[in-house]
Amino acid sequence: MVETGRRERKKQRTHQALVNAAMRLFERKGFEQTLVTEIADAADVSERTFYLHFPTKEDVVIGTAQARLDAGLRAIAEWEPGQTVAEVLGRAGRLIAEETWRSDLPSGLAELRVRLLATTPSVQARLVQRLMRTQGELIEALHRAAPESVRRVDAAALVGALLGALNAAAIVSVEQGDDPERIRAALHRAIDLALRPELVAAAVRQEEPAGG
Amino acid sequence: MVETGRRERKKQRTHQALVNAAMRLFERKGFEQTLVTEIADAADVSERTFYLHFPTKEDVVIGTAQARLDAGLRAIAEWEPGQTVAEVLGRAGRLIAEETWRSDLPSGLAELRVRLLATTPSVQARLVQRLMRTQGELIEALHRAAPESVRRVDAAALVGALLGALNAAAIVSVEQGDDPERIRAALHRAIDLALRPELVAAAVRQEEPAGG
DNA sequence: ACGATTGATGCAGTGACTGTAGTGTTGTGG
DNA sequence: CCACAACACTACAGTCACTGCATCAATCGT
Repeated sequence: MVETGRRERKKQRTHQALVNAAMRLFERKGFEQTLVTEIADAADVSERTFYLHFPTKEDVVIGTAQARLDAGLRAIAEWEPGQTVAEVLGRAGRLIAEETWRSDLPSGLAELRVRLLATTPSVQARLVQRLMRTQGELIEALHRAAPESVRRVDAAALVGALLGALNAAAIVSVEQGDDPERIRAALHRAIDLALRPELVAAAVRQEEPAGG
Repeated sequence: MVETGRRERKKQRTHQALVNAAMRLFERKGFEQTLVTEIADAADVSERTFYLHFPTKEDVVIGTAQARLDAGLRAIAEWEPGQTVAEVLGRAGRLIAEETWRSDLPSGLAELRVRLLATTPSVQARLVQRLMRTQGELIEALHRAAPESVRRVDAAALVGALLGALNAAAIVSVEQGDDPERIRAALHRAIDLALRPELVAAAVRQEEPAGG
């Protein structure tokens, strides 16, 4: 798994050069205004080479976000007897949130990356497109873990709710300009609300108009 | 709003011709294999005219799906004092589900349309991209209706959970080949699970291994 | 040393989508 | 009834993301 040859190192360097060049350009000119040709030029490789490293322009921004979700898969695969669905999904959600935390926020590119993710429609669309595959796997895993008590559509609703809540909360939190710690809190809060909305749902009512 | 002139009628006819031509081609050759030029040719208009009626090829499939979600907006705007968040969101969700039911399923194109929506990645991505806008509006509406008790990130988590659950359940149900009545049931079930997951979460555990 | 991989390249496409200038039909005010 | 404005539609040239293919050259296994 750890390729140590010179060939591999060169490849990694090219990859990193493309990421760096792309992000700098995205920051300076915006995502849509940046042409793939310009990214390749700035990284001093051919445009064709760009597509050896990334299937689409959007994937440069998405980066390793996909990998995080695979962590969630493992959580469900390790469902231990006696745990409720909420417990298992909660664990999966927290793994995803923490992994996002660890890999995205500390690095220098994190802020720009998250901002682009939250604000560029085509990047969002691409991320969701990839998310769909993982979501499907999560649903299957949950359903397979307890085929009799959790029907497939139920699994879909639960997993969809969890990921939908995480996604929406992350976007809103980022758009508000929250600092990393608040984003993290928002993600965990979203998990709680998605899996135990009675926390709010039962308690909160709209205030009676206070006459004025 | 009801334009009755001859000009307007011609326009509608062109629009319908494009939809019909497109759907027939999508069915015969598949979405990706169908060129916009072919759609335009089949409808006997120029390719440029196609883009006067649809911003993207994907939007032909999406059709009026967007309009349904606006019904949900109204439900939240009409939040009456004393109702819980769950009640309001539940009403919104049921409106969306019923509207989907009414506008999509009875028509002849419905089945193909839903199948394309559930199975074509680029169409999915485009739908979600549009959904994001409506989701943002729903979040704002919910937050504005009770700014003190429902913070923006909470509203995001709740709305995200609801739409995520509806989306995932719809896809899985369609992929299973469910008939319309089952899809409808899946949507309502998804609403219940998204807003009151304790229905399942508290009760369902993975069965203790039955000694094998 | 030598042949097999394989990362990078050049080039010629394809296909979705846009800008622009123009044409003909339809609605409208005098 | 006749300008005149509005607008659906058209023709055409262009942009840009992305792909297929043949080729080169550096690296790797033997």
